Amino acid sequence: MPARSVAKAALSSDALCCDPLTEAPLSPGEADDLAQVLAALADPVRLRLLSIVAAQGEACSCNLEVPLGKSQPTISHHTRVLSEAGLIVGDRRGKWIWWRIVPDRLATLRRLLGGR
Amino acid sequence: MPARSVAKAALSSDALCCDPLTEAPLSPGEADDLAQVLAALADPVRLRLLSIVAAQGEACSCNLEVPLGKSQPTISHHTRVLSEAGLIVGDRRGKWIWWRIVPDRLATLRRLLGGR
DNA sequence: ACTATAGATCGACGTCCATCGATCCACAAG
DNA sequence: CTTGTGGATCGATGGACGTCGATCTATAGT
Repeated sequence: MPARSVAKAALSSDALCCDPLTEAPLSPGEADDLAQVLAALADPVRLRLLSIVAAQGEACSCNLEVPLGKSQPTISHHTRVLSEAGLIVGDRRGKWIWWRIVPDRLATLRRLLGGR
Repeated sequence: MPARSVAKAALSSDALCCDPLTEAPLSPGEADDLAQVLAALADPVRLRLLSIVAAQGEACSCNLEVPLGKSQPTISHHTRVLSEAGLIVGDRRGKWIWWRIVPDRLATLRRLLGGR
């Protein structure tokens, strides 16, 4: 089985390339892009989802309902938001979709938050 | 003039002390605290406000209305959200309030976003 | 083909939030 | 004390979002 990816990219791939926000004023467009990714992170359920996936390296949607205490449509909604923000990617293997985090995305975020 | 601070702390001062979300699953409480700070950042106007303050080192509320294109009550609302999240602090000097960023807060945020 | 299960989509509901006009409070200069 | 200005608060409004039941699609096994 070829393990097809189900990742979706809603944000233009070349977004989030600007300087850290502590370096120079953000343009409205840059601020919109960054706010969209931060909004994907700014939810307790999605943060816990992300931390579970990261801690396990990989997690299946069906294994997230119980620890997060949310219904299946809600889990599907949150994985969708996170994947559209580029923070996680999913591989369908058989009936299951296995999610893992995108380290580069978090690194980009950390850079934009002003380090260095 | 003694330059009194107008900073407000809405989040308990010892919050955001947990491990990076890539290290271990977040507890619901930790996720709530982190989500609150991220929500403060997840707005285009507040991101631009923050970047302007950071770029200038210090900025007065009255100098933010024009570049941000928002009304005075809206600017006041956004500075309130950011200061309650601990991301900026304000000093009242005379009639004006001068805002500056809190580098430690951004550093904490970067740490929680998984980097080392 | 039939059945069972994982996940996505739809529709609705309730809540939260960004925004702004109007108003009130704080401070400083006459 | 009065006036003018910077900022905070209030109330209303419109839109965005989290949540879930119901339903639809996709895949696997029999």
